[in-house]
Amino acid sequence: MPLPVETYTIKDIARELGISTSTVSRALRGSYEINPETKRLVMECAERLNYRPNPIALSLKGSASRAIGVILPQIANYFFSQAINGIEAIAYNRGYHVIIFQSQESYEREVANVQQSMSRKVDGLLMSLSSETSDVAHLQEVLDKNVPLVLFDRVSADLNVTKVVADNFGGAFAATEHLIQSGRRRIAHLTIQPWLSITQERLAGYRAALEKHGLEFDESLIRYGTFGPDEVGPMVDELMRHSAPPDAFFTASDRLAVGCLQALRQRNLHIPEDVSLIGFTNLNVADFLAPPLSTVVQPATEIGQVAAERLIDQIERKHRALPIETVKIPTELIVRSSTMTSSEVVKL
Amino acid sequence: MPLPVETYTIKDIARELGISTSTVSRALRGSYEINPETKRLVMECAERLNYRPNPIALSLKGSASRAIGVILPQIANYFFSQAINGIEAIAYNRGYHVIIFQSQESYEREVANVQQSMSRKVDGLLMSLSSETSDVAHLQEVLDKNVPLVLFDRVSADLNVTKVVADNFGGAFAATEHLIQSGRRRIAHLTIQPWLSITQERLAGYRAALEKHGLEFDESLIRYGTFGPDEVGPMVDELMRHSAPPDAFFTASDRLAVGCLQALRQRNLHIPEDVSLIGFTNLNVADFLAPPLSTVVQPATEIGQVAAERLIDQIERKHRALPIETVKIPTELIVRSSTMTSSEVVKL
DNA sequence: AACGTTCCCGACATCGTTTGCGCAAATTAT
DNA sequence: ATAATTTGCGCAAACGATGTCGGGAACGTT
Repeated sequence: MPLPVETYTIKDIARELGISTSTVSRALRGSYEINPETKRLVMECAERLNYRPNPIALSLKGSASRAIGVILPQIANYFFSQAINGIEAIAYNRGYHVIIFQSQESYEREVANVQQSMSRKVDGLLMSLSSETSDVAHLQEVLDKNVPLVLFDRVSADLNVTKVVADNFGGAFAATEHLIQSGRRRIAHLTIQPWLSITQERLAGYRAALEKHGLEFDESLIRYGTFGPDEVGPMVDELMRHSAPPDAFFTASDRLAVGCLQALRQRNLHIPEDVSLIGFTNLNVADFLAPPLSTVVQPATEIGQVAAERLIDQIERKHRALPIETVKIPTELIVRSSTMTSSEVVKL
Repeated sequence: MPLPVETYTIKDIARELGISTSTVSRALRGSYEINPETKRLVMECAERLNYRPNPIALSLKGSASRAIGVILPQIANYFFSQAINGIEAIAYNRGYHVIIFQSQESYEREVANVQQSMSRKVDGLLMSLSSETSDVAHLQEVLDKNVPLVLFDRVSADLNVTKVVADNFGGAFAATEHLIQSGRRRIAHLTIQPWLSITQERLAGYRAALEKHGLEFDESLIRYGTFGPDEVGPMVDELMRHSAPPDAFFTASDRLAVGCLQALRQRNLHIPEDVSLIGFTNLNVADFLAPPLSTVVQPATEIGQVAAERLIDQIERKHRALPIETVKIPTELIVRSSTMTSSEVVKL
């Protein structure tokens, strides 16, 4: 069954049948004011010609494109690629196409992506902010155009929209408390840009756990940054030169967890004998690392699914405004060898 | 600097300046038949209104969209996400937007993605075939429409287009030879769908290495499939029950490598004492696994870059046909602990 | 003074589709 | 039988931009 090469338009059908394009258009969308017999003819002809409406023309007319745009920092990241899978699953089910853009953590490219998706007339936008983004005027613009917008993971407090996030506070609290309960007292926290909501929430969870257990919050154990491959090592050195060096590392991302693991090993710091290590990560190989890495798992797929559901709900019920809320998805603490106590290590 | 909410059109500029839309259009594209002074006025007004041409309207007119479509099996895969980064880097440099679609290894969805990108009027298409794809009529259609197409990684022999692939034969040959030279004799090969070009090339490389070293090719050591998380274990069991069980595993993908590692550990088979393990993978954490995993690294980023370059070359020199060729990018064998010889293990 | 050029610019059609309006024929109501 | 509806369909405008014409004004040429 060879696919036809030509692309037929509504005009071709009209010419073929000797009727007007308006009639064809209406017949195709099942308008009540078209003779059933005519409808049948049109349908049959469209089928025969393998007619497909031109979405570009539809978009020009301003109607729905049944496509949603997804803009996120980077795809080469387990959290985000799993989130995309969640998004696609829902979107596909509900008859939407997904168009993915990467901001590459650049504000400039994020703005360009927003413009691009607006002008390509997506029906709604799903976004996770780049780490450079602090001004959200480009998103306010989206809202002003009445295009539904849902933020996930990296969200902004300045925007009154539906947001879907992991329970960052709870996850950070659990991780920190676990480290404390396994005997650690000087817990370093390696995290990303301080202005991001997830950073603040995780820091708050970390701090709350310290306070609950009567430990001092020491700003000098916190490090912010966009850690490239070669930046983690120097930072670890710096921390270990501290007069009271850390006995545990709590990292805020996939990349940081692996970077930290690598840096610690290169420096001959044994995990967990010398220092504990726990990450906020979605690495599916965490269990196979040496040592197996304790993690706070974010339900990436679920976050994507929920975000997509909320967005499509908004798109389809555009008239009556849906309530705006922030959905918090629970995280899960998985304890592996990288945070064992010294006594547990000895037992092995 | 708040971004303007309104989207202005060429008409708005025309009205503002009291001239016709045609003049505005021509002024904007610098036509020689427009008074420099008028041009200046138009430019200034466009700047002031932050005018952006509507790509939808441009697409309807049939002009270039400066967007390229990328269709690949799945993003949650190191190889593909790195390839995308390579593609984006080049595309961005040369002024193109990238629109990503996932086929999720489904033929049906691949066809839908192709149609979607055609009707969204991308200037060219970059593809890696889904594992279900054997019929390529939908791509022939793309070619017939004169839309430039470049295939990468998962390519089809039935299509006369530019292809960019890793040196799969060479990589598989090197991996297999390395296993043989480290004393292995019964090398199992876990690979993906047999009809894919990459599968065949890797199998051929494997086979050639066996022959070179006078080892028998044993079909019963080969396993094909789309291995889900729970399928690798049973397959390993089956192989190990063999009258002459394998002493090494050579896997053809990221997922297989990790799945195999997991299965072997669960079965208490020590690597590399009991069996060697080497993967065809792009895992950036391969070095931190237990044991560190020997791999054949495919230059994913480079493959993406080269593919994007070829595609854009084709798009921009559409008139004179560019030569069609298959570009082969070298792979690299990285030897780590998972393929050490027994004597090497003892030394530690 | 009458003609041909050149320079700028506007009217209009076009891409594929939807939609408001109107009009004729067929049907129903009076 | 005539008037009032209903039915079925076509015309034309619109979406935003481009491109083909062609026309008016200001020149220069005989």
